[in-house]
Amino acid sequence: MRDIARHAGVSPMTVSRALRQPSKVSEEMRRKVDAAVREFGYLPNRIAGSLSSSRSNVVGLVVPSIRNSLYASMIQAASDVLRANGLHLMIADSGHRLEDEEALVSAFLAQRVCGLILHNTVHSKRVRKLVEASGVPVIETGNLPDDPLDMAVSYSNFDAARAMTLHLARLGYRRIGFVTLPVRDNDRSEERRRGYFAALAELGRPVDDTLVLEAAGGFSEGADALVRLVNAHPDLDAGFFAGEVLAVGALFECQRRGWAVPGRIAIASFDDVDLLRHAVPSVTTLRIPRPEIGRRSAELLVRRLQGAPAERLKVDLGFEIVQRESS
Amino acid sequence: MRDIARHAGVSPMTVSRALRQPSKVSEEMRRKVDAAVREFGYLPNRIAGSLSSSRSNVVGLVVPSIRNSLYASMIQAASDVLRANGLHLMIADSGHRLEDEEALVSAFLAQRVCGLILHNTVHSKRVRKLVEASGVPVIETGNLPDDPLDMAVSYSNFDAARAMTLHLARLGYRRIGFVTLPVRDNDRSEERRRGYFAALAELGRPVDDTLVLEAAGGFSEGADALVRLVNAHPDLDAGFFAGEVLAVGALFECQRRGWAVPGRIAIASFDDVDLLRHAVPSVTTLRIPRPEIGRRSAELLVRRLQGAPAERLKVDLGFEIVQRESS
DNA sequence: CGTTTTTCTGGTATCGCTACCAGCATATGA
DNA sequence: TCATATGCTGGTAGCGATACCAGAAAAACG
Repeated sequence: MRDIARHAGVSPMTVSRALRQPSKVSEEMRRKVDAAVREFGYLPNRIAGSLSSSRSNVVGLVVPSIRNSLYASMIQAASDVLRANGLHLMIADSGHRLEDEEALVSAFLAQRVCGLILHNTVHSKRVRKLVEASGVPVIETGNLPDDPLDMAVSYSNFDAARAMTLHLARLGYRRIGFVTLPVRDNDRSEERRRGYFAALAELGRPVDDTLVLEAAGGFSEGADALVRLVNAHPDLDAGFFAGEVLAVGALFECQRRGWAVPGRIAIASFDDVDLLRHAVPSVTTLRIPRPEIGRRSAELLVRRLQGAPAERLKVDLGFEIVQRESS
Repeated sequence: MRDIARHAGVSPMTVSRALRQPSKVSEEMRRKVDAAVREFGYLPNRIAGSLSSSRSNVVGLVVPSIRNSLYASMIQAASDVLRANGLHLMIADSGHRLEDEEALVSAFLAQRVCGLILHNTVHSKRVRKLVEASGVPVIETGNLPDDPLDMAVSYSNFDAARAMTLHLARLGYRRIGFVTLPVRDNDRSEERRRGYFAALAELGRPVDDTLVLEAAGGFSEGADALVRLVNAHPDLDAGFFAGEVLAVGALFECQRRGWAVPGRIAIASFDDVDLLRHAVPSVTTLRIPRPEIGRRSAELLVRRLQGAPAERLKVDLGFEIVQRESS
């Protein structure tokens, strides 16, 4: 920058201003600076800028798994909004492990991110302390926490699972099995299971633990779970899966076995991915507004960075039942 | 850090050393520093550290689309390796636009990343200049460029598409259609198409442009393309799709229309995602070593950052044909 | 035992930028 | 007309760490 200033015949301060707040600088200076910048291909050092102004333009994001396409659509939307506001995204995955989340949060804070998005609402004590001490705005997402760290943008896993179960009952299904994703350290899975049970209770149906199976997320796990459920309960007429991969795995298994869907058994899923819409038969599911969650999260962060007052808030973006051929 | 030093009764320098190279500091000092650090919950400011040492621990990654799960498995693998080496990942997507890539690369360089991974091998002139001027190690991936910027880790799209086409021919298919992804500004798609044509030429078959359709990546685009190909060529007995979503979309369309796969028409795809393995019928495809690409890219970067000499290199990680039920 | 080497610690000077204040010109008001 | 406001520009002093060098203390050596 020193060089640019010398070659433009102005002071370094003027260069800095010309680049960041062109309006504060006269037309002539701006021209001279721009010319010098172009001539030397100067790239301002944002590290120095951040240090000096103690303001960074990087947002940290922790998701349970980068591989999962559900997070991808949220990440994409958040990324777009942030980029439009001159911010960048640092992404890491916790592998669903609380201790990894802790390490990542502290690394991000050491990196002096200007905001955090955590796709998780259950945190270790140290995470809560670190975040609080840092004063950095934080978004939690993926579930609606009772006691948010700062801001939360999500939908209710409980409500969604409950609504789908009631929906299946309303369609006339009498024996509905539920396949959950692993619930350890995962309040989202736990809430979904609770929602399912709550619906059964409301319907006055017996709560039968053997109607629920836990499965890791994978096509064969879904297939396997369905088969086990049907074997245990020959009268099972609907399967509700907590993840779209499980559901499609089950659907494929039905095709292999020649079980009519929904004639022999109905299938319902969580999350509205393209695959479910195009599968044969198309699959009934819950539309979770992933992109909106990403967008809204980013917007709230941006607003806060622009000086909006810090206030704890929970934004519930809801969900929608998408009734399709499979039920 | 000043505070920590005061409270530990040592100089700031000693604190810095105790944290970064504990071996260079006496047992006693280390204990005092650690105690103070824990007491105050001190997090070193990496921004300041980076500025001072002109060394950062952030790697920039540009993919065409964050949403695409293919990139996700590569990102995950890269992220794991980098994290194990104390590096972080800053991710952005170019939306397949060269001008966006340019903006991102310059933003990353301004951020003083210590390395770059670009999932793309066609760059604007300014990108080449910026990267060269910065001296930052770069990995290009997604294709094997003729003239790599620095290091390239990939497979050959040309070879892969050619091999699959030959494979289908060897299985006895006489009229093989090809559905390509958009080729504009995308050398990967272009290479795949070239590979398909090269195979046909080798087989002594007429090169018929009407056997090739371009489709945006989506289930319905795949379905639509297949139908159009079959309508134009009633004798079409195999469809080779440049993307797994296209292939599955086509497969679903066959199910809807009652076309036996592979009896009426065979289907082959690019990339070995779980979906293709579990679909009914399972889909013949090309296994591209995405995780290996991510891992290897990260390893090369790390090695370079540890002082390995800069040398241009191209690593071809190959591919594999996975023959399944659909062909 | 003196001297050289090794190990450890602390001071000082940046790293490249921005905040903040001071100064000068020009515009605005009475 | 002078006084006050306004707009631009430049100087100085950090931001919070590390690099580098210089001592002091301890260890190793002949």
